[in-house]
Amino acid sequence: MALLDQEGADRLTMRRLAERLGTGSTTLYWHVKTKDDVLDLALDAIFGEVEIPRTDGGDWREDVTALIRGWRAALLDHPWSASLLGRPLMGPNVLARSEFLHATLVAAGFTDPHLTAAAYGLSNYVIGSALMQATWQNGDEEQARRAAHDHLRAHRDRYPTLAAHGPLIGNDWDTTFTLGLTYLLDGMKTAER
Amino acid sequence: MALLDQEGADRLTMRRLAERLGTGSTTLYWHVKTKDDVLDLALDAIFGEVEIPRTDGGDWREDVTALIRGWRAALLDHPWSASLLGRPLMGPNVLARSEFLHATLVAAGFTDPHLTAAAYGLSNYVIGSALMQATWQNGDEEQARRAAHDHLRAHRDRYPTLAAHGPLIGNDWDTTFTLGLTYLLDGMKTAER
DNA sequence: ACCTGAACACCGTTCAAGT
DNA sequence: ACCTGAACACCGTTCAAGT
Repeated sequence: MALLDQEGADRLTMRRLAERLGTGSTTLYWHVKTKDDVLDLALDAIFGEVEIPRTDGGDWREDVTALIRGWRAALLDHPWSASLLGRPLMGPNVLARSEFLHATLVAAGFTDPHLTAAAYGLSNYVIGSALMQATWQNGDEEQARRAAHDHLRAHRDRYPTLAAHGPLIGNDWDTTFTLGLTYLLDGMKTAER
Repeated sequence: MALLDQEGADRLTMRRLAERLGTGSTTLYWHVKTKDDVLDLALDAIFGEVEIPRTDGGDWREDVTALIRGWRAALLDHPWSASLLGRPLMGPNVLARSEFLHATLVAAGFTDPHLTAAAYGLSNYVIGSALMQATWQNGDEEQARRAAHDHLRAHRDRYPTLAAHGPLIGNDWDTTFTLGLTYLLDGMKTAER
């Protein structure tokens, strides 16, 4: 995790990881099967940082919101996670939080197909959002953002709306995320039992 | 694209690509700056397959739905795209469709911050959904899905809700996606001018 | 039970040299 | 303007051998 946080996913190498641990790279293969296993472990560790709301049997919407916000915060705290989200999330930490999400929705009266749609909708939204923000917000991408900005302005004839109201320009990621989550939850209300 | 479609992102190599084109790998660097450029070009090409709705000035919701569905279909047609979505999408095809999305929302009366939130919300949702589905649905992941299924059943004490109603089990991806999109659009109605 | 070194089969990319 | 070959600095992973 330290290596990933400091240098990003590209620079995580079995050799570099081993060096940081004071061994040879081949030693790692006694403890781990492949590099993918290392990435799966690191990714699941992120979700361990997400606090599971202590539900007082109260508002399901409040509980779900807290979980999803924590989920997002954890992903953004470790931006390298964005490039790894395209793999099955099956670690104990992910599953525990996924269980909470499903249980909360069930308790709120959701039944299939709305149960599945709500759970997936929330997960997909938070993953997509974290992916998008991590892509554009992070350090080395500062220049990419500026270049994108300039590119839109330069071709404002082709992309008038994007150049004018376009994203990336004065985007407040937090309120954008919150509003989108509100839409989703408002829309789900209809499906609530 | 042919190479990616047939063998996936992992197996796209400058050497293998060159072989397919009947040249040496180093020749490619005359036409392209880095491998990342190749991936960016391939990814943008996907979006070129998405038809931009011919808006008759009618229902914005209908137009947006058509675009997002096309977006999703294109991504799922090329599942290797899932692992590449964590990079800036700035090709002409993406931008043209993004411009349409924003313009449609503006015409519908959306203003900031709702305009940005709606556009991002829709994009993030479709990207997250395609990522999730491609992760679980695809060929070689058949066994991963079965293993995940078995794992949940085996630990049904820890994950009772997931084991019972859990995803991956009898999930109809299309209706799950459609329902989630409905929630989002319903929720956005409030923000409409 | 755990660690090591040598080795294999690859990578992306550069660069001088060719036509 | 475009292509080639040799070369550099890496990769993930295996496996016999050590302690």
